[in-house]
Amino acid sequence: MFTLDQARSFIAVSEELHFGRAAERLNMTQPPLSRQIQKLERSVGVELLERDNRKVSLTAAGRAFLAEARKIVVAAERAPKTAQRIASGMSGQLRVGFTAASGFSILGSLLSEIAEGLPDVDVELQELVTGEQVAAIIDGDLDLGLARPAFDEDIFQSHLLFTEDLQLAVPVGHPLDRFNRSLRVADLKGAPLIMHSPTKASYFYDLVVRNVPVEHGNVVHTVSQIVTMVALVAAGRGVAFVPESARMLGIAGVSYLRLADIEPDAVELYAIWSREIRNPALVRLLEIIQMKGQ
Amino acid sequence: MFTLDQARSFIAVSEELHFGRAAERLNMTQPPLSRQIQKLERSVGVELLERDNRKVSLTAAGRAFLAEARKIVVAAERAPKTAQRIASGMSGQLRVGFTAASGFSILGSLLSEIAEGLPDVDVELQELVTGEQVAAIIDGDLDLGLARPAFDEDIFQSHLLFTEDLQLAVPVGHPLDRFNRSLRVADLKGAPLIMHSPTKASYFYDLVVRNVPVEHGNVVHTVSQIVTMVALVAAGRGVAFVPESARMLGIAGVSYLRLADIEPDAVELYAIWSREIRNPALVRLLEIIQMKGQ
DNA sequence: CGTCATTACGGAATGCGTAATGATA
DNA sequence: TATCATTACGCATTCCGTAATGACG
Repeated sequence: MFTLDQARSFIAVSEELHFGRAAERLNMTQPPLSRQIQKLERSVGVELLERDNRKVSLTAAGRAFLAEARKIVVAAERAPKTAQRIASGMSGQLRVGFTAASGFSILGSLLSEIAEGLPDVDVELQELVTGEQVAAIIDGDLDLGLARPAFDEDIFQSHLLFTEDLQLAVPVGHPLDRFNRSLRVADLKGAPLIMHSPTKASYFYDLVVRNVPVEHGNVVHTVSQIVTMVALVAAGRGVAFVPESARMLGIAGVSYLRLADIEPDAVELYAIWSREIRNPALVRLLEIIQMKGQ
Repeated sequence: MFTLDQARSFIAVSEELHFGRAAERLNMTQPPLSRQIQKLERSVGVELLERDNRKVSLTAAGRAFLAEARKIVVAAERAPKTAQRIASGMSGQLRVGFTAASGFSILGSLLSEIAEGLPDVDVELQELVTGEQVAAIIDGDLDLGLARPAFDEDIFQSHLLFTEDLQLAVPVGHPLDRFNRSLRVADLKGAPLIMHSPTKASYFYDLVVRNVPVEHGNVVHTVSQIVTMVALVAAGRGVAFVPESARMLGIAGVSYLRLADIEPDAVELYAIWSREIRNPALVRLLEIIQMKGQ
């Protein structure tokens, strides 16, 4: 098999059609160049150049080989550059997981920041619940997650991206929607409640239970997705605790009410990633949005 | 710059994810393989493999470089093969010139023979008069010509491909078309004649003059292309001497008449090519249609 | 005889294989 | 301690540059 140096030598000779000038261009003397071309021809098994002892010309096979050799050399010169770009995080791929709810709040601006700061990085998005994101990051199938706490500090690094109020979603015109004073938890007494799944949506479940004295007899549905919840509220099945950004779902017939005695900014969204960062593009992203080391 | 051997080594290690097995596959021992990978990484300027001292894995940059390396190695393996195919004449390009008239006789079957015998050879066709073909072959712009004699024997080799009668084209219903006995040259006396250009169509001009006592006073047009000639005959402008294959032009309103005292097979078409053959595909073609050495 | 490409030859560099070392579970 | 990858070292090969040769106008 021939070498890349031989290919480069052949390209030079083919372009100069003169061993002396080609050698000069390659910063070498004629004899080794001549030998390299001979070796190349021997390894290809074909005469590529016609030496007239006065002038050099390409054979038909030589012309075809020249075109191939150019492609190979160009590819060989490009390969390290793309590797460097990826190693530096300037280009590459970033696999980002997000929960359905976060898709309506922070995801858009995060993608904008990536597009602006890392224009050559491709973002692959996957909608996953927090548990799936955690598993995917551990398996190396995901670089960054937008998820709800809490996370194993030994495995993950995280950064609080966004907080928002936990509000009460009620059907428009519901008695609670017409209160003339600010609403309190106690006012919900007896209202049919659409509740979060304690297993699949444990974060919201725990959050609600911590803030509200839930009467389990009032729970009419158990749901894992915020979107489903709001749809059920719109259908008049009951009321539900959802993050304020659920407004952005744009589902009609639902009012979002603040409760005075629920701690504000109770709903947290974190960016999480593995402590063992393998993707340089992620390093760059963390630098850009200054999440590093937090 | 890295070498193709390093690229191959890297591919093997990337696929095996184990230096020992990769070395075995490459028919070498681990240490030199390890060194080659190190050199590769140094020349690329990036860590391509992550050595865990227990297992080997690819970095993001390594994955990208692997894809590039595969392309390069595949191209490097293919390049000699294509060069060999072209050198052997099995593939490549054949530039064939033909006169307008020959396009209606032998060209089709010649192209069929090329397509059958040399399926990977591309044929580039150019319609050129004999003189242009001769010049193009000398300049190296044409490999084979289908032309009229005579040719410089020092420069060209030639092979008689096809002969046909020189016939008289007359408008349908013309008095000569209604002769009840076989036509002779003398019967043309006084008929308006469409004649070949003595410069641009000297072969036909000389052929006609040699066979027919042309009365120059009867020449109503001087034309260089057979097609033009037949069109003028169809338009009733006169009669003309054309090769029999002009029938294949399919121009309506023209009869083609044999003249008893014109030598049969007077019109010759030759394949011509340079004595200095540079295109291996031409050698193959000459072998196939057994024109070589004639 | 001048121009180029090719062979001849000596020294430097590169690369392999065996052996030794290091690092990790 | 077993498993891999890496460094150490000696030997063979490769490759460059200078010098000599050859071919052709």
